[in-house]
Amino acid sequence: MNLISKRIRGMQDVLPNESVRWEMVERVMKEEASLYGFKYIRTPVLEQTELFERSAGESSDVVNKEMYTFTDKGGRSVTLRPEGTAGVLRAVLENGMHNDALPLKLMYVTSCYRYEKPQSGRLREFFQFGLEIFGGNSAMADAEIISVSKAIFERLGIRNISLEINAIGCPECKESYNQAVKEYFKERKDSLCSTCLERLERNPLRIFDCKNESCKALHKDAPVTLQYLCKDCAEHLEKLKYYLDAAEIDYIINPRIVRGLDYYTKTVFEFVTNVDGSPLTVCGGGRYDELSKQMGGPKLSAIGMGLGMERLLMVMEKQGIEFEERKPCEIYIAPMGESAKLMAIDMCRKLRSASIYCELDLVGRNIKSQMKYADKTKVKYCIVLGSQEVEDKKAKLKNMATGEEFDIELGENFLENFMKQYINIENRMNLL
RNA sequence: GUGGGUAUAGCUCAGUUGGUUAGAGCGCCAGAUUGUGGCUCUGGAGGCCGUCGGUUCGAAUCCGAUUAUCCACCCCA
Repeated sequence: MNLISKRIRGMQDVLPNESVRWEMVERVMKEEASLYGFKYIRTPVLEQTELFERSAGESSDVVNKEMYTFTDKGGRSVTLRPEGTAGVLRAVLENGMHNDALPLKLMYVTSCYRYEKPQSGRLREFFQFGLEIFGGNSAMADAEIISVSKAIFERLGIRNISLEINAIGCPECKESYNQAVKEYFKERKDSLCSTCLERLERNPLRIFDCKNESCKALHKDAPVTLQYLCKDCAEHLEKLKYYLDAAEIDYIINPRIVRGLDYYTKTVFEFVTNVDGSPLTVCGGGRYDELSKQMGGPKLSAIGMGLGMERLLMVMEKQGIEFEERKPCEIYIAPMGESAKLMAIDMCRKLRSASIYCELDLVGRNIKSQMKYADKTKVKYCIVLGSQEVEDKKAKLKNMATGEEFDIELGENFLENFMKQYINIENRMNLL
Protein backbone atom coordinates (compact mmCIF):
# COMPACT_ATOMS: atom_id res chain seq x y z
CA MET A 1 0.00 0.00 0.00
CA ASN A 2 1.23 3.41 -0.84
CA LEU A 3 -0.09 5.45 2.06
CA ILE A 4 0.46 9.16 2.01
CA SER A 5 1.80 8.94 5.51
CA LYS A 6 3.52 6.27 7.55
CA ARG A 7 4.60 5.75 11.12
CA ILE A 8 7.25 8.18 12.28
CA ARG A 9 10.66 6.73 12.90
CA GLY A 10 11.12 5.24 16.35
CA MET A 11 7.39 5.36 17.10
CA GLN A 12 5.38 2.22 17.62
CA ASP A 13 1.76 1.16 17.30
CA VAL A 14 0.52 -1.06 20.08
CA LEU A 15 -2.11 -3.26 18.46
CA PRO A 16 -5.03 -4.90 20.30
CA ASN A 17 -3.18 -8.19 20.33
CA GLU A 18 -0.42 -6.69 22.39
CA SER A 19 -2.30 -4.03 24.26
CA VAL A 20 -3.75 -6.74 26.52
CA ARG A 21 -0.28 -7.13 27.93
CA TRP A 22 0.14 -3.42 28.47
CA GLU A 23 -3.19 -3.25 30.26
CA MET A 24 -2.26 -6.15 32.48
CA VAL A 25 1.18 -4.83 33.39
CA GLU A 26 -0.13 -1.34 34.09
CA ARG A 27 -2.93 -2.72 36.19
CA VAL A 28 -0.55 -4.78 38.32
CA MET A 29 1.77 -1.82 38.80
CA LYS A 30 -0.99 0.54 39.80
CA GLU A 31 -2.62 -1.97 42.13
CA GLU A 32 0.62 -2.84 43.85
CA ALA A 33 1.76 0.77 44.21
CA SER A 34 -1.65 1.67 45.62
CA LEU A 35 -1.05 -0.81 48.44
CA TYR A 36 1.85 1.41 49.47
CA GLY A 37 -0.16 4.60 49.14
CA PHE A 38 1.12 5.88 45.83
CA LYS A 39 -1.33 8.18 44.03
CA TYR A 40 -1.54 8.52 40.28
CA ILE A 41 -0.42 11.82 38.75
CA ARG A 42 -0.57 13.08 35.17
CA THR A 43 1.57 15.89 33.87
CA PRO A 44 1.89 17.44 30.40
CA VAL A 45 4.13 15.99 27.69
CA LEU A 46 5.49 19.43 26.91
CA GLU A 47 7.53 21.42 29.36
CA GLN A 48 9.74 24.43 29.10
CA THR A 49 13.14 23.35 27.87
CA GLU A 50 14.91 24.80 30.92
CA LEU A 51 13.23 22.26 33.18
CA PHE A 52 15.14 19.38 31.66
CA GLU A 53 18.34 21.30 31.11
CA ARG A 54 18.44 22.10 34.78
CA SER A 55 17.30 18.75 36.11
CA ALA A 56 18.82 16.05 33.94
CA GLY A 57 22.08 17.97 33.84
CA GLU A 58 23.75 19.76 31.01
CA SER A 59 26.50 17.21 30.72
CA SER A 60 24.12 14.33 30.14
CA ASP A 61 23.61 12.90 26.68
CA VAL A 62 19.89 13.10 27.19
CA VAL A 63 20.01 16.87 27.33
CA ASN A 64 22.92 17.31 24.97
CA LYS A 65 21.70 15.54 21.91
CA GLU A 66 18.56 13.53 22.51
CA MET A 67 15.86 16.03 23.34
CA TYR A 68 12.90 16.78 21.12
CA THR A 69 13.12 20.54 21.45
CA PHE A 70 11.39 23.10 19.29
CA THR A 71 10.13 26.64 19.36
CA ASP A 72 6.37 27.06 19.65
CA LYS A 73 4.33 29.73 17.92
CA GLY A 74 4.87 32.11 20.81
CA GLY A 75 8.64 31.85 20.39
CA ARG A 76 9.19 29.79 23.58
CA SER A 77 11.54 26.84 23.61
CA VAL A 78 9.61 23.75 24.63
CA THR A 79 10.63 20.10 24.94
CA LEU A 80 8.84 16.77 24.89
CA ARG A 81 9.69 15.19 28.22
CA PRO A 82 12.67 12.83 27.95
CA GLU A 83 11.87 11.29 31.33
CA GLY A 84 9.16 11.48 33.96
CA THR A 85 10.69 12.74 37.18
CA ALA A 86 11.37 16.38 36.37
CA GLY A 87 7.81 17.10 35.29
CA VAL A 88 6.39 15.42 38.36
CA LEU A 89 8.61 17.41 40.69
CA ARG A 90 7.72 20.60 38.83
CA ALA A 91 4.03 19.82 39.30
CA VAL A 92 4.56 19.10 42.98
CA LEU A 93 6.30 22.41 43.57
CA GLU A 94 4.08 24.51 41.34
CA ASN A 95 0.93 23.20 43.02
CA GLY A 96 2.39 23.50 46.48
CA MET A 97 1.91 19.81 47.14
CA HIS A 98 4.99 19.84 49.34
CA ASN A 99 2.85 21.72 51.85
CA ASP A 100 0.45 18.79 52.11
CA ALA A 101 0.95 15.91 54.46
CA LEU A 102 4.39 14.48 53.80
CA PRO A 103 5.66 12.12 52.60
CA LEU A 104 3.97 12.48 49.28
CA LYS A 105 3.90 9.32 47.19
CA LEU A 106 3.21 9.58 43.48
CA MET A 107 3.10 7.22 40.53
CA TYR A 108 2.83 7.75 36.80
CA VAL A 109 2.87 6.02 33.44
CA THR A 110 3.77 8.46 30.69
CA SER A 111 5.21 8.65 27.24
CA CYS A 112 8.74 9.98 27.01
CA TYR A 113 10.74 11.10 23.99
CA ARG A 114 14.38 10.87 23.08
CA TYR A 115 15.81 11.49 19.67
CA GLU A 116 18.08 8.48 19.36
CA LYS A 117 18.75 5.88 16.74
CA PRO A 118 16.13 3.21 17.36
CA GLN A 119 17.07 -0.40 17.99
CA SER A 120 15.78 -3.34 19.94
CA GLY A 121 14.39 -2.23 23.29
CA ARG A 122 14.92 1.42 22.44
CA LEU A 123 12.40 3.65 20.74
CA ARG A 124 12.05 7.38 20.31
CA GLU A 125 8.70 7.33 22.02
CA PHE A 126 8.69 5.03 24.99
CA PHE A 127 6.57 4.66 28.07
CA GLN A 128 7.93 5.05 31.52
CA PHE A 129 6.39 3.87 34.74
CA GLY A 130 7.68 5.72 37.75
CA LEU A 131 7.27 6.11 41.49
CA GLU A 132 8.41 9.04 43.61
CA ILE A 133 8.43 9.72 47.33
CA PHE A 134 8.84 13.35 48.35
CA GLY A 135 9.65 14.54 51.85
CA GLY A 136 11.08 11.32 53.21
CA ASN A 137 14.74 11.77 53.98
CA SER A 138 15.19 8.60 55.97
CA ALA A 139 16.56 5.47 54.35
CA MET A 140 13.15 4.00 55.16
CA ALA A 141 11.90 5.77 52.04
CA ASP A 142 14.70 4.26 49.97
CA ALA A 143 13.81 0.83 51.28
CA GLU A 144 10.14 1.40 50.53
CA ILE A 145 10.74 2.39 46.90
CA ILE A 146 12.89 -0.67 46.45
CA SER A 147 10.26 -2.86 48.14
CA VAL A 148 7.44 -1.76 45.86
CA SER A 149 9.60 -2.23 42.81
CA LYS A 150 10.50 -5.70 43.88
CA ALA A 151 6.90 -6.56 44.73
CA ILE A 152 5.84 -5.45 41.26
CA PHE A 153 8.43 -7.64 39.56
CA GLU A 154 7.36 -10.57 41.69
CA ARG A 155 3.72 -10.12 40.86
CA LEU A 156 4.55 -9.91 37.19
CA GLY A 157 6.40 -13.20 37.49
CA ILE A 158 9.78 -11.88 36.38
CA ARG A 159 12.57 -14.28 37.23
CA ASN A 160 16.26 -13.90 37.60
CA ILE A 161 16.20 -10.35 38.75
CA SER A 162 18.72 -8.99 41.19
CA LEU A 163 19.03 -5.73 43.03
CA GLU A 164 22.22 -3.73 42.89
CA ILE A 165 22.69 -0.69 45.06
CA ASN A 166 25.32 1.95 45.46
CA ALA A 167 25.79 5.25 47.25
CA ILE A 168 27.18 8.13 45.27
CA GLY A 169 27.05 10.65 48.07
CA CYS A 170 25.85 14.19 48.55
CA PRO A 171 27.27 17.03 46.39
CA GLU A 172 30.35 17.30 48.63
CA CYS A 173 31.41 13.67 48.68
CA LYS A 174 30.35 13.33 45.06
CA GLU A 175 32.75 16.09 44.15
CA SER A 176 35.72 14.70 46.05
CA TYR A 177 35.07 11.26 44.63
CA ASN A 178 34.82 12.68 41.13
CA GLN A 179 38.19 14.35 41.62
CA ALA A 180 39.74 11.14 42.86
CA VAL A 181 38.46 9.19 39.87
CA LYS A 182 39.66 11.86 37.51
CA GLU A 183 43.13 11.80 39.08
CA TYR A 184 43.28 8.04 38.94
CA PHE A 185 42.45 7.81 35.25
CA LYS A 186 44.51 10.83 34.32
CA GLU A 187 47.59 9.08 35.61
CA ARG A 188 46.73 6.12 33.42
CA LYS A 189 45.31 7.86 30.41
CA ASP A 190 47.58 6.04 27.97
CA SER A 191 45.52 2.91 28.49
CA LEU A 192 42.19 4.60 27.91
CA CYS A 193 40.23 4.32 24.68
CA SER A 194 39.28 7.46 22.77
CA THR A 195 35.72 7.67 24.09
CA CYS A 196 36.98 7.33 27.63
CA LEU A 197 39.45 10.14 27.10
CA GLU A 198 36.51 12.33 26.25
CA ARG A 199 34.64 11.13 29.31
CA LEU A 200 37.61 11.99 31.47
CA GLU A 201 36.80 15.68 31.19
CA ARG A 202 33.06 15.58 30.79
CA ASN A 203 31.91 12.83 33.13
CA PRO A 204 34.72 10.62 34.47
CA LEU A 205 32.35 8.22 36.24
CA ARG A 206 31.11 7.07 32.86
CA ILE A 207 34.46 5.44 32.25
CA PHE A 208 33.21 2.62 34.44
CA ASP A 209 30.64 1.74 31.78
CA CYS A 210 33.29 1.12 29.14
CA LYS A 211 33.59 -2.42 27.83
CA ASN A 212 36.97 -1.90 26.22
CA GLU A 213 39.43 -4.44 27.69
CA SER A 214 42.25 -2.07 28.46
CA CYS A 215 39.87 0.38 30.13
CA LYS A 216 38.21 -2.40 32.05
CA ALA A 217 41.54 -3.51 33.42
CA LEU A 218 41.85 -0.15 35.15
CA HIS A 219 38.42 -0.33 36.77
CA LYS A 220 39.46 -2.92 39.33
CA ASP A 221 41.82 -0.73 41.33
CA ALA A 222 40.03 2.53 40.78
CA PRO A 223 38.74 4.47 43.78
CA VAL A 224 35.37 3.34 45.09
CA THR A 225 32.65 5.79 46.08
CA LEU A 226 32.19 4.14 49.43
CA GLN A 227 35.64 5.33 50.53
CA TYR A 228 34.70 8.94 49.85
CA LEU A 229 31.33 9.11 51.56
CA CYS A 230 30.88 11.66 54.32
CA LYS A 231 29.64 10.47 57.69
CA ASP A 232 26.04 11.28 56.93
CA CYS A 233 26.05 9.53 53.54
CA ALA A 234 27.85 6.48 54.87
CA GLU A 235 25.32 6.20 57.64
CA HIS A 236 22.46 6.50 55.17
CA LEU A 237 23.80 3.53 53.24
CA GLU A 238 24.19 1.46 56.41
CA LYS A 239 20.62 2.24 57.38
CA LEU A 240 19.35 1.27 53.96
CA LYS A 241 21.13 -2.08 54.13
CA TYR A 242 19.67 -2.62 57.56
CA TYR A 243 16.10 -1.86 56.39
CA LEU A 244 16.48 -3.98 53.28
CA ASP A 245 17.50 -6.87 55.49
CA ALA A 246 14.38 -6.29 57.55
CA ALA A 247 12.29 -6.36 54.38
CA GLU A 248 14.03 -9.60 53.41
CA ILE A 249 15.33 -8.14 50.20
CA ASP A 250 18.61 -9.45 48.83
CA TYR A 251 21.00 -7.01 47.23
CA ILE A 252 24.54 -6.65 46.16
CA ILE A 253 26.60 -3.52 46.49
CA ASN A 254 27.83 -2.51 43.08
CA PRO A 255 30.14 0.48 43.46
CA ARG A 256 30.15 0.93 39.70
CA ILE A 257 26.53 1.94 39.29
CA VAL A 258 26.42 5.40 37.80
CA ARG A 259 23.07 6.59 36.62
CA GLY A 260 22.59 8.55 33.43
CA LEU A 261 21.02 11.62 34.96
CA ASP A 262 23.02 14.10 36.97
CA TYR A 263 20.56 14.78 39.73
CA TYR A 264 21.09 11.68 41.82
CA THR A 265 22.53 11.82 45.34
CA LYS A 266 23.23 9.20 48.00
CA THR A 267 21.33 6.04 47.04
CA VAL A 268 21.22 4.77 43.48
CA PHE A 269 19.96 1.33 42.53
CA GLU A 270 19.17 -0.88 39.58
CA PHE A 271 17.22 -4.06 39.09
CA VAL A 272 19.16 -6.18 36.65
CA THR A 273 18.07 -9.27 34.79
CA ASN A 274 19.52 -11.42 32.06
CA VAL A 275 18.48 -11.42 28.44
CA ASP A 276 20.17 -13.73 25.97
CA GLY A 277 23.13 -14.12 28.26
CA SER A 278 23.88 -10.47 28.86
CA PRO A 279 22.78 -8.33 31.79
CA LEU A 280 19.99 -5.85 31.21
CA THR A 281 18.81 -3.14 33.55
CA VAL A 282 15.03 -3.15 33.70
CA CYS A 283 14.57 -0.55 36.37
CA GLY A 284 16.66 2.18 37.88
CA GLY A 285 16.27 4.81 40.49
CA GLY A 286 17.77 6.75 43.28
CA ARG A 287 17.63 9.65 45.64
CA TYR A 288 17.66 13.24 44.42
CA ASP A 289 17.56 15.46 47.46
CA GLU A 290 19.02 18.52 45.75
CA LEU A 291 16.81 18.70 42.70
CA SER A 292 13.99 20.68 44.27
CA LYS A 293 16.37 23.46 45.31
CA GLN A 294 18.08 23.37 41.94
CA MET A 295 14.71 24.01 40.36
CA GLY A 296 14.11 26.99 42.58
CA GLY A 297 11.95 25.19 45.10
CA PRO A 298 12.38 24.56 48.81
CA LYS A 299 14.62 21.89 50.21
CA LEU A 300 12.69 18.71 49.56
CA SER A 301 14.18 15.27 49.82
CA ALA A 302 13.07 12.78 47.20
CA ILE A 303 13.62 9.28 45.96
CA GLY A 304 12.21 7.58 42.93
CA MET A 305 12.34 4.75 40.46
CA GLY A 306 11.57 4.51 36.81
CA LEU A 307 11.28 1.73 34.29
CA GLY A 308 10.73 1.44 30.58
CA MET A 309 7.51 -0.38 29.78
CA GLU A 310 8.68 -1.67 26.40
CA ARG A 311 11.84 -3.07 27.87
CA LEU A 312 9.96 -4.71 30.70
CA LEU A 313 7.48 -6.28 28.29
CA MET A 314 10.38 -7.48 26.18
CA VAL A 315 12.00 -9.15 29.18
CA MET A 316 8.70 -10.78 30.11
CA GLU A 317 8.31 -12.12 26.62
CA LYS A 318 11.86 -13.47 26.50
CA GLN A 319 11.27 -15.16 29.83
CA GLY A 320 8.20 -16.83 28.40
CA ILE A 321 5.87 -15.35 30.99
CA GLU A 322 2.29 -16.17 30.10
CA PHE A 323 -0.26 -13.44 29.83
CA GLU A 324 -3.97 -13.83 30.29
CA GLU A 325 -5.91 -13.67 27.06
CA ARG A 326 -8.37 -10.90 26.51
CA LYS A 327 -11.86 -11.78 27.78
CA PRO A 328 -13.88 -13.31 24.95
CA CYS A 329 -17.28 -12.15 23.85
CA GLU A 330 -19.88 -13.94 25.98
CA ILE A 331 -22.78 -13.81 23.59
CA TYR A 332 -23.06 -13.17 19.90
CA ILE A 333 -26.50 -12.55 18.46
CA ALA A 334 -27.01 -13.49 14.82
CA PRO A 335 -30.22 -11.92 13.53
CA MET A 336 -31.93 -12.60 10.19
CA GLY A 337 -34.47 -10.18 8.88
CA GLU A 338 -35.59 -6.77 10.02
CA SER A 339 -37.68 -7.72 13.07
CA ALA A 340 -34.91 -9.95 14.36
CA LYS A 341 -32.42 -7.11 14.05
CA LEU A 342 -34.62 -4.88 16.16
CA MET A 343 -34.93 -7.61 18.74
CA ALA A 344 -31.16 -8.17 18.71
CA ILE A 345 -30.53 -4.49 19.37
CA ASP A 346 -32.87 -4.64 22.34
CA MET A 347 -31.36 -7.84 23.71
CA CYS A 348 -27.81 -6.53 23.46
CA ARG A 349 -28.79 -3.34 25.21
CA LYS A 350 -30.28 -5.31 28.10
CA LEU A 351 -27.36 -7.73 28.36
CA ARG A 352 -24.86 -4.89 28.41
CA SER A 353 -26.83 -3.15 31.11
CA ALA A 354 -26.10 -6.29 33.14
CA SER A 355 -22.39 -5.96 32.24
CA ILE A 356 -22.40 -8.87 29.85
CA TYR A 357 -20.10 -8.51 26.88
CA CYS A 358 -22.16 -9.20 23.78
CA GLU A 359 -22.06 -8.36 20.10
CA LEU A 360 -24.39 -8.54 17.15
CA ASP A 361 -24.02 -8.60 13.40
CA LEU A 362 -23.35 -5.17 11.95
CA VAL A 363 -22.79 -6.00 8.31
CA GLY A 364 -25.95 -7.91 7.36
CA ARG A 365 -24.27 -11.21 6.64
CA ASN A 366 -26.07 -14.53 6.30
CA ILE A 367 -26.18 -16.95 9.21
CA LYS A 368 -23.35 -19.08 7.99
CA SER A 369 -20.98 -16.16 7.72
CA GLN A 370 -22.11 -14.87 11.06
CA MET A 371 -21.33 -18.19 12.69
CA LYS A 372 -17.96 -18.17 10.99
CA TYR A 373 -17.27 -14.74 12.40
CA ALA A 374 -18.36 -15.83 15.87
CA ASP A 375 -16.05 -18.81 15.65
CA LYS A 376 -13.08 -16.79 14.47
CA THR A 377 -13.49 -14.20 17.19
CA LYS A 378 -13.78 -16.96 19.82
CA VAL A 379 -17.26 -16.10 21.03
CA LYS A 380 -18.53 -18.28 23.89
CA TYR A 381 -22.24 -18.46 23.03
CA CYS A 382 -24.36 -17.72 19.98
CA ILE A 383 -28.05 -16.95 19.65
CA VAL A 384 -29.59 -17.23 16.18
CA LEU A 385 -32.64 -15.02 15.76
CA GLY A 386 -34.97 -15.61 12.81
CA SER A 387 -38.63 -14.86 12.22
CA GLN A 388 -39.56 -18.11 13.98
CA GLU A 389 -37.73 -17.11 17.17
CA VAL A 390 -39.19 -13.62 17.12
CA GLU A 391 -42.68 -15.02 16.78
CA ASP A 392 -42.29 -17.78 19.40
CA LYS A 393 -40.29 -15.56 21.74
CA LYS A 394 -37.97 -18.51 22.20
CA ALA A 395 -34.45 -19.17 20.97
CA LYS A 396 -31.46 -21.45 21.42
CA LEU A 397 -28.28 -20.46 23.19
CA LYS A 398 -25.47 -22.38 21.58
CA ASN A 399 -22.18 -23.08 23.29
CA MET A 400 -19.55 -22.68 20.60
CA ALA A 401 -17.00 -24.95 22.21
CA THR A 402 -19.24 -27.95 22.79
CA GLY A 403 -22.03 -27.31 20.31
CA GLU A 404 -24.56 -27.85 23.09
CA GLU A 405 -27.80 -25.83 22.86
CA PHE A 406 -30.06 -24.46 25.58
CA ASP A 407 -33.61 -23.10 25.32
CA ILE A 408 -34.04 -19.50 26.39
CA GLU A 409 -37.04 -17.19 26.70
CA LEU A 410 -37.08 -13.90 24.83
CA GLY A 411 -40.29 -12.37 26.20
CA GLU A 412 -40.94 -9.46 28.55
CA ASN A 413 -38.62 -10.69 31.29
CA PHE A 414 -35.82 -11.68 28.96
CA LEU A 415 -32.99 -10.29 31.03
CA GLU A 416 -34.16 -11.63 34.40
CA ASN A 417 -34.89 -15.10 33.03
CA PHE A 418 -31.74 -15.14 31.03
CA MET A 419 -29.47 -14.17 33.89
CA LYS A 420 -30.81 -16.99 36.07
CA GLN A 421 -30.43 -19.53 33.32
CA TYR A 422 -27.07 -18.25 32.21
CA ILE A 423 -25.51 -18.66 35.63
CA ASN A 424 -26.68 -22.29 35.72
CA ILE A 425 -25.43 -22.97 32.23
CA GLU A 426 -22.05 -21.41 32.95
CA ASN A 427 -21.70 -23.43 36.15
CA ARG A 428 -22.50 -26.59 34.25
CA MET A 429 -19.96 -25.75 31.58
CA ASN A 430 -17.29 -25.12 34.16
CA LEU A 431 -17.86 -28.56 35.65
CA LEU A 432 -17.23 -30.27 32.32
C1' G B 1 26.74 10.23 15.70
C1' U B 2 29.69 5.31 13.66
C1' G B 3 29.47 0.40 11.30
C1' G B 4 26.77 -3.93 9.06
C1' G B 5 22.19 -6.63 7.10
C1' U B 6 17.40 -6.15 4.70
C1' A B 7 13.34 -3.89 1.48
C1' U B 8 8.29 -8.18 -3.69
C1' A B 9 0.27 -8.94 -1.53
C1' G B 10 -2.45 -7.72 5.23
C1' C B 11 1.56 -11.71 7.16
C1' U B 12 5.79 -15.35 5.97
C1' C B 13 8.51 -15.63 1.80
C1' A B 14 9.71 -17.70 -3.76
C1' G B 15 11.07 -15.27 -8.28
C1' U B 16 16.58 -19.01 -12.82
C1' U B 17 22.71 -16.08 -16.29
C1' G B 18 18.10 -9.31 -17.06
C1' G B 19 12.98 -11.39 -21.33
C1' U B 20 6.92 -9.99 -22.46
C1' U B 21 0.61 -10.60 -18.36
C1' A B 22 4.24 -10.87 -10.92
C1' G B 23 4.00 -16.21 -7.74
C1' A B 24 2.97 -19.66 -3.36
C1' G B 25 1.27 -20.62 1.57
C1' C B 26 -1.44 -18.33 5.38
C1' G B 27 -5.10 -14.49 6.18
C1' C B 28 -9.46 -11.65 4.19
C1' C B 29 -14.32 -11.69 1.24
C1' A B 30 -17.77 -14.87 -1.17
C1' G B 31 -19.98 -19.54 -3.28
C1' A B 32 -20.60 -25.07 -2.86
C1' U B 33 -26.93 -26.37 1.89
C1' U B 34 -31.51 -19.65 0.63
C1' G B 35 -31.49 -21.17 9.23
C1' U B 36 -25.90 -22.62 12.14
C1' G B 37 -18.92 -22.21 13.00
C1' G B 38 -14.38 -25.53 12.90
C1' C B 39 -12.90 -29.91 7.76
C1' U B 40 -12.87 -29.95 2.39
C1' C B 41 -13.46 -27.88 -2.60
C1' U B 42 -14.13 -23.52 -5.89
C1' G B 43 -13.86 -18.43 -7.01
C1' G B 44 -12.62 -13.22 -5.85
C1' A B 45 -10.31 -8.87 -3.96
C1' G B 46 -5.55 -7.24 -2.78
C1' G B 47 1.28 -5.25 -5.78
C1' C B 48 3.96 1.61 -9.29
C1' C B 49 8.65 -5.30 -6.74
C1' G B 50 10.39 1.13 -0.75
C1' U B 51 11.53 5.90 -3.66
C1' C B 52 14.38 8.59 -7.37
C1' G B 53 17.99 8.26 -11.07
C1' G B 54 21.46 5.40 -14.33
C1' U B 55 23.02 1.11 -17.68
C1' U B 56 20.06 -1.69 -21.50
C1' C B 57 16.03 -2.95 -27.17
C1' G B 58 14.13 -4.59 -22.36
C1' A B 59 15.10 -4.05 -14.98
C1' A B 60 11.68 -7.00 -9.29
C1' U B 61 16.65 -8.77 -11.09
C1' C B 62 22.71 -4.96 -12.61
C1' C B 63 24.83 0.09 -10.74
C1' G B 64 24.28 4.77 -7.82
C1' A B 65 21.75 7.77 -4.47
C1' U B 66 17.91 8.26 -0.94
C1' U B 67 14.33 6.71 2.68
C1' A B 68 12.59 3.13 5.92
C1' U B 69 13.63 -1.02 8.91
C1' C B 70 16.58 -4.56 11.82
C1' C B 71 21.28 -5.50 14.41
C1' A B 72 25.80 -3.83 16.92
C1' C B 73 28.57 0.44 19.01
C1' C B 74 27.76 5.15 21.63
C1' C B 75 24.13 6.13 25.26
C1' C B 76 20.09 4.64 27.92
C1' A B 77 14.65 2.90 29.79
